[in-house]
Amino acid sequence: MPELPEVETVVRGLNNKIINRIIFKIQTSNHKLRLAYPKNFAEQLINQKIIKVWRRAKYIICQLSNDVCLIMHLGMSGKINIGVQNDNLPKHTHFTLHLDNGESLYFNDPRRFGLITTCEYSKLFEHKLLAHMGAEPLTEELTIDYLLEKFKTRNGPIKTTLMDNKIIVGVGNIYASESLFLARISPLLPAKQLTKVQLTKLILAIKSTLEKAIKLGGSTLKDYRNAEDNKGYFQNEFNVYGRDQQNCLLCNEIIVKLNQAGRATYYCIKCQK
DNA sequence: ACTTATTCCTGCGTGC
DNA sequence: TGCACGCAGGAATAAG
Repeated sequence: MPELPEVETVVRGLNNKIINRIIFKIQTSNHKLRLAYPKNFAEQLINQKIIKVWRRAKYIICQLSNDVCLIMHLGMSGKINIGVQNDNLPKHTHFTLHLDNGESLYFNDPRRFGLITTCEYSKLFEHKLLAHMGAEPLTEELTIDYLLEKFKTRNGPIKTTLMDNKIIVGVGNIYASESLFLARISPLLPAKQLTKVQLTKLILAIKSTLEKAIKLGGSTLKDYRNAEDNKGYFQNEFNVYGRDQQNCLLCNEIIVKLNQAGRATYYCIKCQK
C-alpha cells in the first residue's frame, strides 16, 4: 500500500481540498471492499460538513459535523482523488462523495484490499480496526524502552517484526527495508537480539526515513498519486528497495533480495549486520 | 503467544 | 499474439 508517508501526503492533500465542504450525495459501486459498507451509510454522511481529516496508522479519518467519522484505508492499490463532478468514472472507482463546491472525492481501488467504514468519534479508538494499533513512529511513543519491551519475546526477524502493526504502525515493506539499511541492521536479525545501541539507530532511521519520504510526497512505484494527483519522489532516494543485483551505494557490494514472510526484502550483506 | 502461510483482488511484466 | 506464472505498497485470519 501506500505506507505511512503516502497516507500522510494524501491526508495533507485532503486538508487542502475538502475541509468545510458539505457532502450532498454519495455513490458506491456494486463491489465490496474489504468490509461491506455500513447500514445507514448514506444517512450518516449526507448533509454533513467535513470538519477535520487526519490519520491513525494508515487509516484516513474524516471527522464530520455529526460526530461520525468516515474511515478509509487504501489497502495495496487504493487511490483517492478530488476532481470536478464527472459521470465518466474510471474503472474500479468504488466510492464517490459529491461535495457542495462542484467537486467530488473519488476512491479507486483495483485490488479492493482497501476499506471504507464509519464510526462514531467517541468510539473511534475502541474500534476493532484501531484498538490494537502500536506506536506512531513519528511521535514520542516510539522509544527504546517501548521497543525493548515489545521485542523481548520476539524471535522472528526484525524486518517482519517491524511491519507488525501491533508494535509500530505505518512501516510497510519499502520503509522497513530502507530503515534497516540506514540503521545498518540485518533484516534477518531476531528482534529480541537488538541491542540498545541498535534500537537507538533503528528509531532514528525509521523517523528520518519516514520524514524524508513525507517531504518528497511519498514513493510512487507504479501508480501511487496523492489527493491532488501528484506523484511522490522518494523512490529516487531508495538505497536498497528494488535495487537487487545493483551495487550498494556505500560499499559497492551487490544488494541482495530475499523473501521474508512472503514479502521481498532488500539489503546489503556487508553494511547490515 | 509467536510465526508463517493463506486469503482477499486486478494488473502488469516476463518468458515460453 | 497469447497464455501461464509470479509478483505487487496491506493486513486479518487460520493453522502450526
